[in-house]
Amino acid sequence: MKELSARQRRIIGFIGEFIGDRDYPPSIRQIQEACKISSTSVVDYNLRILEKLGYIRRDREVSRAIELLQPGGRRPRVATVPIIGTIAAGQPIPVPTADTWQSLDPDEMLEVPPDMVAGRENVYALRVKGNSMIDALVNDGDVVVMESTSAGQNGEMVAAWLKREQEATLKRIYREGSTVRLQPANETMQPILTDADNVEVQGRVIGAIRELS
Amino acid sequence: MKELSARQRRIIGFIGEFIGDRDYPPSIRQIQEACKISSTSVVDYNLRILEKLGYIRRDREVSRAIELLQPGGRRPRVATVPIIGTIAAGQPIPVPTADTWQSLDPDEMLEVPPDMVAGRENVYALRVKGNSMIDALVNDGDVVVMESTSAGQNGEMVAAWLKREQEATLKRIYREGSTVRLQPANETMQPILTDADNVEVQGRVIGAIRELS
DNA sequence: TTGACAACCGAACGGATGGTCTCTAAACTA
DNA sequence: TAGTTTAGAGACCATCCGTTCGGTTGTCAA
Repeated sequence: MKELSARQRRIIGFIGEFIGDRDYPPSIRQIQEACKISSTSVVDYNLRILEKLGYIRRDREVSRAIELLQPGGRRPRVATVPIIGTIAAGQPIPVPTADTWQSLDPDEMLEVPPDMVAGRENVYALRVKGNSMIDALVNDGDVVVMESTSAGQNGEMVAAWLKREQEATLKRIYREGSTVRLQPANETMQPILTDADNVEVQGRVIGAIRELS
Repeated sequence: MKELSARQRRIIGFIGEFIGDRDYPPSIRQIQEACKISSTSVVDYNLRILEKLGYIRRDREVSRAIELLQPGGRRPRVATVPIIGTIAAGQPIPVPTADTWQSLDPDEMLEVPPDMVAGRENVYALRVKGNSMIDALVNDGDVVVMESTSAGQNGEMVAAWLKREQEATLKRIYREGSTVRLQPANETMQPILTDADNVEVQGRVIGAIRELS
């Protein structure tokens, strides 16, 4: 695949910026002016190249008919996930119900990178309280994104409830016969070994997001 | 608030459908044809009403300059930041240039929660390599979102380059006279004390995102 | 009956816009 | 060295497109 010239990168950048700003694509002459090109024919020339390379799609003879494509094919969709509660060490992990699912108070919604959600369903988020989960590399105020499941494959990061200890924790899970090994993300720290009956998997962790002021 | 006429509802529906399909707004004549209106002036007449009622926004004298507004006011905005490189312990931290800024290879773009970016400019992202930054609660494969700055207020999490040690690190920064204290996010770990000349702040960390398979 | 008004229609104006043609100049190639 | 390709410049044109203007129809109240 050929490289893009500086001018072509500039054009794509401007189109994206323009659409982001005004919600409709720029005309050829607006591109010309913004990118300091002296002629519309040069813009047309470069747009043809960009179209051939799959960066944009054009409808001929139609004004402003420039569509910005993600060469991967995917349109940048927003994935919005509800934050249905908090997760803390000594507190049961909230599981999503039809009820919590419906309450979409916009303050409690979180937009996450779309590929984090991918094709999954039943994705929700929990805000982390306290710093008891520092061995999972999440701290007070972070948000963990979860997929609802009670299974949990070996090696996956899960939210688990330890019945005897009455404690919630985020660990990688490994089933070893009748016992379960819960391995912290920070590999310098020690795993927990307990029997399978004591562990209730409440969901699979598919991501974490930290926002600093 | 007045009710919309059937024709106006039809127009709005068509505009939405058109944009969803082609990613740019229709012209007045396309609306006319699709909604079986006999004159462009009628379309203009109705668009003016829709604009006054706040359903759309138009730029005058510009073709296809129709922006569909969500009557609620909130637009589900996506904030997209470029991943311009990697950050690792023994490797200089990439700083954004006009060049890296323009190259928006979509494979290297990341969508983040919009309020993370807020009003900031010059926001970029770095992929973390290696597990040397575990004391900042970020691990191999995580992505840190940065704001370009060379200042860094007391208490802020920054990406710093230690000149003597030739080492990159993520820490909270505290200036104490002529020395600088770099405090790990994990408060159980020890801070680094060094003199101010040895520290080069490369950017402010405004967020971190972890995606697990 | 009259007037006001909203909705609509048809045509035309003029600027905006995309496409194309010709010409240059530099880089590359045989 | 001559031919080819790539990138760009400037001018021109047919069409696209938003706007405007004059006119029509239907409704409703005075």
